[in-house]
Amino acid sequence: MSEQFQGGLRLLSKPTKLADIAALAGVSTATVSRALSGHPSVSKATQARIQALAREHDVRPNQLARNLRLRSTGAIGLAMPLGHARTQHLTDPFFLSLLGYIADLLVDRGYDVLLSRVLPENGDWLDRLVDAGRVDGLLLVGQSDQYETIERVASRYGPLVAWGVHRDGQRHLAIGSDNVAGGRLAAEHLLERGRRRLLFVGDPAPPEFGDRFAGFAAAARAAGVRAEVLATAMDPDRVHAAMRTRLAVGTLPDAIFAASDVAAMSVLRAVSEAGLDVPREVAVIGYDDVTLAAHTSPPLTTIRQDLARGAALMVERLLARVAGEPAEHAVIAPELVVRAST
Amino acid sequence: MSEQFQGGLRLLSKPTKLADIAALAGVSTATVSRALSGHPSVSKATQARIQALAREHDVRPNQLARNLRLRSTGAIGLAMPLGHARTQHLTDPFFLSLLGYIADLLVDRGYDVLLSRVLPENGDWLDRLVDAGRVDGLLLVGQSDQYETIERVASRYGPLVAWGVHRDGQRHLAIGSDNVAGGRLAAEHLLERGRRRLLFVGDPAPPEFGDRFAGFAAAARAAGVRAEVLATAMDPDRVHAAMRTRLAVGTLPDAIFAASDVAAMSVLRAVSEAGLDVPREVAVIGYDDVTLAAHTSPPLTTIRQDLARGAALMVERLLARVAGEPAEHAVIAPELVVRAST
DNA sequence: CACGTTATCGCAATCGATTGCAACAAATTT
DNA sequence: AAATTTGTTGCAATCGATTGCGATAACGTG
Repeated sequence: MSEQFQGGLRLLSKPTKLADIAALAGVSTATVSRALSGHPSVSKATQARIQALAREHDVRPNQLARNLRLRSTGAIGLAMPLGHARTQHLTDPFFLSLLGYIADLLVDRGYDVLLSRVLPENGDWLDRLVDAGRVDGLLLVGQSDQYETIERVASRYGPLVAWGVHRDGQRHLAIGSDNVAGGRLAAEHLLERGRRRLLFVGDPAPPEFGDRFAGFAAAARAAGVRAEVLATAMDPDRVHAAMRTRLAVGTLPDAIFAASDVAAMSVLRAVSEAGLDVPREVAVIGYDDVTLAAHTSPPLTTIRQDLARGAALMVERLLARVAGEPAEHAVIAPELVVRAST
Repeated sequence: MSEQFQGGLRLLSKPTKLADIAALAGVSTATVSRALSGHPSVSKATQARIQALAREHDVRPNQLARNLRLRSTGAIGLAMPLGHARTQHLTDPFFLSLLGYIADLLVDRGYDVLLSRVLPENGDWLDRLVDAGRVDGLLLVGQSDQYETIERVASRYGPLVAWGVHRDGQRHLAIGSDNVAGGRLAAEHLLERGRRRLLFVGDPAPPEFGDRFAGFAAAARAAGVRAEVLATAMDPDRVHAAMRTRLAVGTLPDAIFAASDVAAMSVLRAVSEAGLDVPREVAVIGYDDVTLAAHTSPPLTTIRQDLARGAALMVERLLARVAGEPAEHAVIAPELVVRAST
């Protein structure tokens, strides 16, 4: 480490810490610290000398010690509760993109990002994350089925922001899109195209998807048509299987609203395997507007959630909370993106 | 924080650290530390009492202080150098899946994951990551165009593992798949299907893609046919545009090998837009076998890279290096997955 | 020449947890 | 009853960087 020759300057091993540089330069650790941070009270000459030494030996202040002293970690936790998808890995491009945007923004602002993919096995997971003291704040990418846990922890821990829905009386700060409005957009677009036999495909249990269906069904009802629902788990294989079964029996829908773009891809496949033409015989619309949506065949009409904006809002409000300022929830408006599948 | 009433036990504010619990329990901090870690030298009675107190007040040892004292961080850095894709966000499902697998494995082993998406603006980025002392080891998801930098840093820093190619004489430890073999598999499969007008689509500059094309071309040559190359940047729009242009002129290929599955999706779209049937008129094969590959229409034949295994190898070898043990590079064999697009 | 300024720099406390060693009490042995 | 062992606990140093305050030297001024 940094044992040095009895009073001499010859280090027995590589210098790694500020004290080593201090010994080399013949000054105190305090001076080295100040020199590296550009403190004005250390002379230009020593400042340059010390910085050169530090650079030469690849010595940088240890962040752990620094953060301990400064009582701040410089890191934000980014967690992804996977409650209703225990067996599934994080593969949904929507969440991954959101995660990427968030990571970008945080890094830009000088924060480190501590990633924890969480399988909530007991109600303890969030407390552990919060109390470990490794992060200045916590971002939750999705609420999953952990609404209660999040509510409980949020009541005692401020710097916590989740992506997801906001209900009346909710204590935790959530940023999300208006899924009811999104579902309505989808229905209105299909109705405008003259479609009348509407089918919703997806899992209506999670609140986001439930809202999408609610908006969809409400708009349909307003137009005097009924929206059928094909309930299925959201992983591609299950969606595909459910869709194939559905297409084999009963009257064919002439428009399908998939709860997510990934689900829509499975729908597209099942539909084309059934020999049906998209969009002539069946229109398909997705949700999210992930990057790949523009590159399916045919390109997918979808309801866009502005992830860049969502991520920016999450980061902005979280950092406000970290700084002790108040911050409220926000809703971003969904937007219809028309492509060739409708 | 933890100021307490002059000699009394009434805390003025919430207890947050072990010393606070110590004051509450009327013991020393040392005893609290030992009690929480289940050290045998503290009596069962006090141990239970202290644990109850800590649980009741949501107090857990501060990880920063703990790690500083223990000279280990309990965290692994996970960085994604984006050299030849400066403007692009991390959206490639291949890298994201790899990232997900790695994060899972590390969390399972009790490590935290410190995520840094890096835009290498100067040769300094990797040194900073290494010398900040926040992580016990570093995982690089992709080498991008930073081969030289990685080589340099690896020569002085052991616990560093990258996903990517291994060249003779390479100093840094890399795990990757045999891209030459993968390219060969693709060509052989297409030739077996009777295809003769082979086209490679993608950017042959990055070493992985270059190898894929090399294997592809070699196998074609061995069969007496020539493999054409359509060089293009890898983002979906550029691939789509390049493909559309290519299909408009010259002789049509009867088989297309895309450098990645994501690129293959754009190829599929361009081909179907040109009114060509897949696979009757044009066969399409991708590379990676990302989750979505099974759900394109038609489902994509592809060369599978076993990411779960790749991630496991990366983590295993990194942790060996962290523990000071030697570890060598590894190559995983690609595998042909036949679906409906060929 | 005495005294006040100013520019540099070091001392030592601090952040919070861990742990070797010593201190002490209780229990056991002689 | 004295000596020894066993079982618990506290003291204090340590990890490495930061920073308020005081010390020192160099400088200028009357």
